[in-house]
Amino acid sequence: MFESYNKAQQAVLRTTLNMIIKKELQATSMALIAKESGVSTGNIYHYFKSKEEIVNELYNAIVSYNGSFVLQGLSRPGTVRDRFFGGWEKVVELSRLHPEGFQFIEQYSFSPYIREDVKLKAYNGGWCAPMNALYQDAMTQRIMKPSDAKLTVQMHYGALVYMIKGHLSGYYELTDEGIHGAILNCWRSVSNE
Amino acid sequence: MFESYNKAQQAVLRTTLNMIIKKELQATSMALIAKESGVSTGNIYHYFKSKEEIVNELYNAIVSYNGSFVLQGLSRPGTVRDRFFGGWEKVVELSRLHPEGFQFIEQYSFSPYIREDVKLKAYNGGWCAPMNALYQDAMTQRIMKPSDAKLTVQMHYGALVYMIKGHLSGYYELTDEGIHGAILNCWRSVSNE
Amino acid sequence: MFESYNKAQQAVLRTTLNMIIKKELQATSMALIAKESGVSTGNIYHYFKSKEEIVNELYNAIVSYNGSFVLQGLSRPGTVRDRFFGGWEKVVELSRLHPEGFQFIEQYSFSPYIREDVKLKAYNGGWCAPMNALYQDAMTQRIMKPSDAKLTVQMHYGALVYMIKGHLSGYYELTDEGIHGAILNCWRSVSNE
Amino acid sequence: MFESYNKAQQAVLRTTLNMIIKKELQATSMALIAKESGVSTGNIYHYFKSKEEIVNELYNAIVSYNGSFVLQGLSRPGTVRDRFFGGWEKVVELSRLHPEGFQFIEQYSFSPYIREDVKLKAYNGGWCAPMNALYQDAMTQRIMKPSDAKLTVQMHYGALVYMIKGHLSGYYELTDEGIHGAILNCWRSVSNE
DNA sequence: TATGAATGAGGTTTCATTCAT
DNA sequence: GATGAATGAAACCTCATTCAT
Repeated sequence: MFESYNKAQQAVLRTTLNMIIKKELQATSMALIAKESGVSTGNIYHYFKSKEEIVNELYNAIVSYNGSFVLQGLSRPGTVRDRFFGGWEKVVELSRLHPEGFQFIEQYSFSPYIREDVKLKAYNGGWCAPMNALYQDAMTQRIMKPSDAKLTVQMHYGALVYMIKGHLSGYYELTDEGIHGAILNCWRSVSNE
Repeated sequence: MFESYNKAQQAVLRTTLNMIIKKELQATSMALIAKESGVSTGNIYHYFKSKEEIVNELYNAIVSYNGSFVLQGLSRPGTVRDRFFGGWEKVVELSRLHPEGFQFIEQYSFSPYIREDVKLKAYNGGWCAPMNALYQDAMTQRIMKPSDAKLTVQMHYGALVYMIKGHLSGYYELTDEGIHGAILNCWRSVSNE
Repeated sequence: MFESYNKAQQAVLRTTLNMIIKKELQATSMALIAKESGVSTGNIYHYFKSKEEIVNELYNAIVSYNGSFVLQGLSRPGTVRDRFFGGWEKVVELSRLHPEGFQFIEQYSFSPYIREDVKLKAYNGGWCAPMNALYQDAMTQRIMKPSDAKLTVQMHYGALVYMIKGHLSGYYELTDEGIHGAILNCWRSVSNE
Repeated sequence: MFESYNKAQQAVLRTTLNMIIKKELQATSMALIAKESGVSTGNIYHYFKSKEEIVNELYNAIVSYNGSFVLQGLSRPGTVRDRFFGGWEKVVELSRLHPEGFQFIEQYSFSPYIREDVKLKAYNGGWCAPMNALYQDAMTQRIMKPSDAKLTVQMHYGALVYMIKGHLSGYYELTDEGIHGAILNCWRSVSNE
């Protein structure tokens, strides 16, 4: 997830992510990050300007990782429908492979702690833009019913996110068929098939 | 929103809510709350055991307020479909009347800062349980297709929440028809009509 | 020296002054000031915005105290010569009564650590302006030889300051006659007598 | 000013001098010195034992440079009066050619940060001792009125220093005649002419 | 020589909370 | 009830110095 960073940076980012998810930002002190990551405070500040920058960099790194991950599904060869399923399946897969990253993005994408420029870069560098493009194309080609593409993507994402959140909160179990059914539902609600 | 509290408590809760949304919990110190609310720190501690309790009480108060608000829609006389629309319309209306409350619940419903007992009480005291019951009944009566009621509610809520989040983030405008269309989509995806 | 401040502020200012003189600003940490003054760090920050403000306030307080002290001599009844001697005698007396204050002003009047606005206020609120006025008047009345008043005051002050510095450094002893002779020398170098 | 040092040492000393004058010792970190001077921290420690040693070496170098500079005036052929003028003129010239060096010595000659042995060496290696000797000789030869030679030198220096400080602070302009007049005043106040 | 990553003690400051009034 | 001065642990961050390369 943090391959482009050096060892110390990776340790810091990984540790910070885990601590924020487990204990919340407030309880995630620099002293603890240093201790858990094995990187001294001084050296942390050699690589990151401030605590805020660690968190923003974390956000950036995860969004970027998620972006390429989902893009694999979105660029799958085949029909629009195939790419649609490819994309959303990867989104759900992400939440199972990297639940901390998933939760982190959920918690901080609306937080004032993440700088606006980082959010903007995330929007463009993540999978959001390609997914929007897929919907827009499908609507132009009349494969999907005409509608606001961004709004529709947003709603489909919301439905899947809350499906996962409910699962992570222990409200119910999730099966592969359940997941497939959920994505299928999304497809049916917009496709002209 | 905080009618059941006295003046000082109301001022504290209202101030805390606004500050958390605008500046984030970390930057919301007791000294600032005291200054902004006009209630001295000493007196705040007369009414609240700790900072954590303020935030938990806030969560509790908002969930409870939201609960009765949405319940008005859910208990509307008429068919299951009427109550379905009544409920979700109120949910969306809430986000427009009280966006800070909406954002606060969104940000903190998965945060470890809110105690489990408060979350549990919220689940039962809010609109979640009645909404789940509506879906369950509808499925039993074959008005809705059989499925996991909780999961379905969760997904419909997610779809609407992200519709609103996208709007609040400035991705698109929201019209009354758009909102109605979104709820209608939810209905169609589950109803046997 | 710090009568206009409350007890805690007085303790902090007094402690800071002594520590800076004895150990130098770098070695004067807030923790040490707190410990020596008996005022907790938290409370120090209740009364002073920052460490820098303590030092600037200290500068301000001493200059102001010195100002009224020297003014007593400068406003002595009698001739211009009497007031001349009255003023400079008080300046020297200050350095013996409050050597720390004297040294502090010497060390910091040219330091970038003291803000420009504080220095400006000090110039106007201290004894410098009245002394300049005395010289200017004396020159206008032909009691002193015509010259740049400010420059002449500055040089007389320098001569006395270095006389004292040499003494404090242990180069020589200072007697009352020695001091009187030094001031007399200043007087003779400018007077028309 | 630092000819006897190698390139790296010169860069460090020069940078340190400028930074201390502009920003004050506290704000002059080794990291900044390294960055500004283009010498890495590791290499700085190759040439200097510690930060304290840099500053003490700086003090030493400037005093030594100033010493030879003023000595040129003091050893001028001619009468005692010629050497008197020669010496003080060089002192004033120094403050115009190297104002940072001048300010540095002023600020640190009474600071506990400079070690006593360095100050002692400075006293002997600088121009102070020769100037004292000139005064002492002149008094013995009855060219000057009898008095404490060290005290008199100290006061003359103080008068000139404050003349310059007032100028550097922007209180007034300094002309060549003004400077000459000031030194002449010093001469008249002690000579038997 | 020369570099700059790494260290960690210690610096300044904040902040939840208490307590005398 | 109400105030806000007082506390001190702990937060974030800096910095002189070391050390592997």
